[in-house]
Amino acid sequence: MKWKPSPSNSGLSNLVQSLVQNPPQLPFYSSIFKSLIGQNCLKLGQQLHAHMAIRGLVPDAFVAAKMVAMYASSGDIISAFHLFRATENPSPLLFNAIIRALTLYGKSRKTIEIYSQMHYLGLRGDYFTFPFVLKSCADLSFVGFGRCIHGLSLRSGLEIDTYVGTSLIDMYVKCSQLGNAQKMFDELPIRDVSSWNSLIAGYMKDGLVQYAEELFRRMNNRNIVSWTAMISGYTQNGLADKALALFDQLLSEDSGVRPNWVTVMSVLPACAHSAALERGRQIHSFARERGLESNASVKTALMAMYAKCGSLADARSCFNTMRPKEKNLVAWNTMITAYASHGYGKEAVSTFENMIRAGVQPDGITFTGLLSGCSHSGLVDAGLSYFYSMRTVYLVEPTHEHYACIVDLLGRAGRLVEAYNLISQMPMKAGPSVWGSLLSASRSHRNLEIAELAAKQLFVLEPHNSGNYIILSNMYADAGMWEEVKDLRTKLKSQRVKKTPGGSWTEVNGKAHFFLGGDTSHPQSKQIYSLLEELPQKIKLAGYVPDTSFALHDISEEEKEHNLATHSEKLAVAFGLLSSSPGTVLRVTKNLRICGDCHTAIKFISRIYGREIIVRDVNRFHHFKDGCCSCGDFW
DNA sequence: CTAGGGTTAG
Repeated sequence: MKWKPSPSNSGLSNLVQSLVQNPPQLPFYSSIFKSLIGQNCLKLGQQLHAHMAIRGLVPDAFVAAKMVAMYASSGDIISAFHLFRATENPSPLLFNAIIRALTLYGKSRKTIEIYSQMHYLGLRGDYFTFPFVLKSCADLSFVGFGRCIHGLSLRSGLEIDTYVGTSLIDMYVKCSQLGNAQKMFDELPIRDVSSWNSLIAGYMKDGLVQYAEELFRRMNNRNIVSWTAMISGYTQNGLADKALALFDQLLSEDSGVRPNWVTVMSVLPACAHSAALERGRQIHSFARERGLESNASVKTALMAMYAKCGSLADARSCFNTMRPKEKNLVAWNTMITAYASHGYGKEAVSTFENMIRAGVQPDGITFTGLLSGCSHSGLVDAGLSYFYSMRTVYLVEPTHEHYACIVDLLGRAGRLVEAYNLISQMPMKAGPSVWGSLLSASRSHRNLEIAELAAKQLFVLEPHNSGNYIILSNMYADAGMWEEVKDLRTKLKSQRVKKTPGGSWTEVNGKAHFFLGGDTSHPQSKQIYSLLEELPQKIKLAGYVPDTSFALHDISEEEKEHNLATHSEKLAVAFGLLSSSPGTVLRVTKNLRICGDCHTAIKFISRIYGREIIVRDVNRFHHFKDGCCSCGDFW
C-alpha cells in the first residue's frame, strides 16, 4: 500500500519527498550537529552520526568540528577525541574545537600536546586557541610554554586581544610571576573586569593584600567575581574579620551585585577561622533563602565551618542531607576530618569504611584525617593497620604528614622507641611536625632521653619556636637538673625566641570576646576575676590540685599558681559562664595548645556548673562534660 | 573563549 500524504502534514511530506529526491549531504548534517551543540542530546547525535556512516559519508574537518563540540558538550569527550583523531586534514577550526573540549574536561596535558601538533602542522593559533592553551599552561605551571605562547601572540598581534591578554595575566598569576602579570596588565590597551579580577587574585595569592585592595578600590565595574576574589583573598591571608566585613558590605551596598554560591563558599572559612558559629549560622540561613544551599560544594563548606566552630552535630546533619551521588572525595574527607578533630575516632573509621563501600577512591587527605582520628582516640592497632594498607590496598603513597600522624599515634600510646625507629626509617627527612610529636609524647610519658633527641633536632629545624625550649626546660626542672635548665635559658635568650602570646575567645550573641593571659581590659573584668577567685576554693573542694608543671620554672610556686589562674582560656570560660544562660553549651577557642592545668580546671568547672564546654585549641577539640573530656586526657 | 571556590597533622 502506498503512503498518501494528508493535507494537514503536506509540509512534512514535501520535506520527506525532497529528502528522498535529494539525499542529505554533509552541509545538512553539519547544520543539525551545530544545532545540537549544548543541547545535551547525545543519543540524537549518535544516531545522526550512525546515519551518516551507513550512508557512507565521512565527516570532513568542518563537520567534524561541529561533531566534536556536540560530543564534548554532551559529556562524551572520548567520542569527541576519537572523531578528531579519525579526521584527515584537520583544520584550525577542528583543532580549536578539540582544544576547547579538552580544556573543558581539565585535560591540560592533552591540550598542550594537541596544540603542539597543531603548531607542528604549521597551523597558527588564534584568539580562539590561545586562551585555552594558556589556561592549560596555568593549571600545569608550564610557565616556559606559556611564555612561548606569549611570544607567538605578540607576533600575530593577538596580545592586545582582551581575552588573550587576560589569559596571559592569569597564566603569569598562576605561575607565580606577578611582575609579568602586572606588566601584561599595564600593556593591555582594553582591559575588562576579568583582567582586573585576575590581577587582584594574583596579589591576594602572594599575600600582597594592600595591592589587591588598591586595585579593588580603583576599578569602576566590580562584578561578583571581584567581590568574591577579595573575600576569599582575605580569608586565605587569615584576615577573617575583613572577609566578613566585606561580605556585609556586599549585602548592604546597592550595587546590583548578588552573592552566588562561590561567594558563600569563600566567606564560610572566615567563620571557621574565627570560630564564629553564630555568623556561620546566619550565612547558612542566607544561603538557604537564596537557594544556594542545595549546591554540594556549599554543603561541604558548611560542614567544615560547623566542625571548626565546634558543632559536630551540625556538620553531621549537613552531611546527612547530601544525596549519595553528591558525596564526593572532598565531602567524605571533610566528614572524616571533622570526626577526627573532635576525637571521634571510631566514627572517623566507620565513615572511611562507608566511603570505600560507596566506591570513592581515598587520597592522602583522607588518610591524614583517618590516622589522626585513630590517634586522638587511641586506636593504635587500627591506625597502624590503615597506615600499612594505604599504599598496598588503596595505592596512596604515605607522605610526611602521614608519618607525623603515626609518630603521634605511637607516642600517645607510650611506644616512644618504636616511634623513634619509625622516624629513622622514613623515606624523607623528618620535619618539625614529626619531631614535635615525639617531643610532646616524651613529655607526657616522662622520657627525658628521647625528649633530648627530639629537642636537639627541633632546635635546628625551628630555632625560634619557644615551645620546644619550654618543654625540655620543664622536663629538666622536674628531674632536678638545674644546670641544664640554666643552659637552656641562656640558649633561649641568645636565639631571640619569639613567644606567641596565648589568647582565647568566645562568641556571645554573635560577638567575639578576646582575652590574653592576665588580661584586664575587658569591661566585665571585675566580675570575671571575682568568679575566677572563687573558683579555686570551689574546685579544690572537688579535689583539684593545680599542676604547676605547665608554667615556666623560673618563678615561685605562688606566682606560678597565679599565672595559671589567669590563663586566657580560664578567663574566656569564666566570661562565658557569666554571660550565657545556664544549660547552654560554652564554646571557647584558643590560639595555642590548651594548658594541662586549664584542662583539669575546666573538667571540674563542667561538673560544678553542669555545663558542656567545648574548647578548640590549635590541634583539636575538647568536649568537657560531667568532669570528663572527650580527649581522655590525652592530646 | 578569560577572572572568584569547599577537605590535611601537631
